[in-house]
Amino acid sequence: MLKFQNTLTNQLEEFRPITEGTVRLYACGPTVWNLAHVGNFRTNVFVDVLRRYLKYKGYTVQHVMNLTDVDDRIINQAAERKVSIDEYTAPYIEAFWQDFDTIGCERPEVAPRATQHIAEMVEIIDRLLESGHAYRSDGSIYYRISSFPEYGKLSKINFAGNIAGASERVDTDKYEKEDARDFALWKAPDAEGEPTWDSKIGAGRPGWHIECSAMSMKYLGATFDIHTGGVDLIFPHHENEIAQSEGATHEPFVNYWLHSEHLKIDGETMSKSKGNYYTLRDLVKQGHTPAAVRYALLSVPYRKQLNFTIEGLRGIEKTVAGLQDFNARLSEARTDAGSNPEMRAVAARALEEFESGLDDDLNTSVALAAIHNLTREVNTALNCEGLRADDQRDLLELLRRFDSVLNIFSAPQRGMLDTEIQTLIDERQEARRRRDFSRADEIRDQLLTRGIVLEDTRDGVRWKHKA
RNA sequence: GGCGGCGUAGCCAAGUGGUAAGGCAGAGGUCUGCAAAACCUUUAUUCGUCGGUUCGAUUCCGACCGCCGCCUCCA
Repeated sequence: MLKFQNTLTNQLEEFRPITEGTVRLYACGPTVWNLAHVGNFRTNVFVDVLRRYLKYKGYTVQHVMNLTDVDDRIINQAAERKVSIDEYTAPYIEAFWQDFDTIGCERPEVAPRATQHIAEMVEIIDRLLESGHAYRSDGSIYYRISSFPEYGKLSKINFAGNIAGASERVDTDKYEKEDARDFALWKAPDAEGEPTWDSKIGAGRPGWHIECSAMSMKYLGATFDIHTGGVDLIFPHHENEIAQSEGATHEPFVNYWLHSEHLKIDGETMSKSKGNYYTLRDLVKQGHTPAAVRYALLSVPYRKQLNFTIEGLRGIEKTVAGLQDFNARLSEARTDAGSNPEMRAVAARALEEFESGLDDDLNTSVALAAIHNLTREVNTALNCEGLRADDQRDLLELLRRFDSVLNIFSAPQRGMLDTEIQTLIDERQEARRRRDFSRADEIRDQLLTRGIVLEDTRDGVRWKHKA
């Protein structure tokens, strides 16, 4: 039974979708003004494991992830370079999807962009104006928080006592608002040359929060099942989404709010100024495999802070290589017909632990431990020929099922020409038959310098790239 | 000032009212022509500190120490 820790209630709740068999999922995506960093990909990998596990459980998943392409930074950068928003964001969008694929995430069913949903945003703002949840001031439109008593229910923010210590940061806004807490739904055009959209509510551009209300409800309906994002988005972004959406529809917006915790880098917050800011591309350039980065990001449950270190990543590189080797070893093993009841029990236990781990609010640590325990026991069986053909088939199928969720077993592409390697391996085997070990070692060393590691097994020689 | 999270072996870490998953690193061993891989054994009498509740706490409660985050656009 799948359970989630819901941010809204702070309770572990059994998951029940609105429509049986279908899950409607909205994920807050990136602002496309920059290369996404590993922290961003922690959230992406978390959502990927979530959507894959929902599919594993038999649900049809309708997954929407927005790309924020209206933002002060984007507008300023585009203006500075004298290009349109689309021209400015296109390379970042392209890079984002490349990275998204690289780290093994399945693309969402719909990836809407803010600039293409202005009309939907205007529609909601118009309704909020009519119902008194919004008001005009100086050509801008603001959300009237006093009109929504439930404001704060997600972030549990308490306005009564919290402004004092942060007062110097509050309300430097140049516009007139009724209340310092109110936030912009629609911003009046200010500097000349800034992009504006004409609409029935006037000329201007949308505030940040309205896009997610508009796009999520357009594709998923007024009420949908799951909304995800990083913890930093709880306030104000998601709080404001609730106010906007529920204010406009008078229906509950989201049933389950799931937020992933941030990363630490070497025990510290990641930031550009500290210089501990990695993009996925940085890490791949340094020689780390995307599978290892993915493993690192999902190795700790999503609601826990995760300390990301290069040294740790090196260790994980070996862990992942071990899993991939195991996968290869299992598929290549020669087995006799029949089955071994002990292996069946081992497989059943691994499946049980894997699922009960993930059912418990996606505890990926437990799921991984189940896989490690399985590989150890199966490796033992392979060492002493305790594995039969039926077990082999069933275990390979089990690994495929596990990997349909975690996606860490598939080995990277092999670079060097296989035939070239195979020729050298054959020559070395011939030398070994002649007991010409110096020649055999020479070939092994030669391959090693080219990054190829050999393993002599009972069934022949296996090779792989050096980790 | 308000809200929240964390502190478990050398490192990364899961977890639970009943006596500590998993990974990396280390040591010894089996196997091997030698390796590699795999496997076995070993590495926390103990879970930040001090109290309390309990037959029993790492797990619940309180205090304290240390670290981290959010409080207007940062995943």
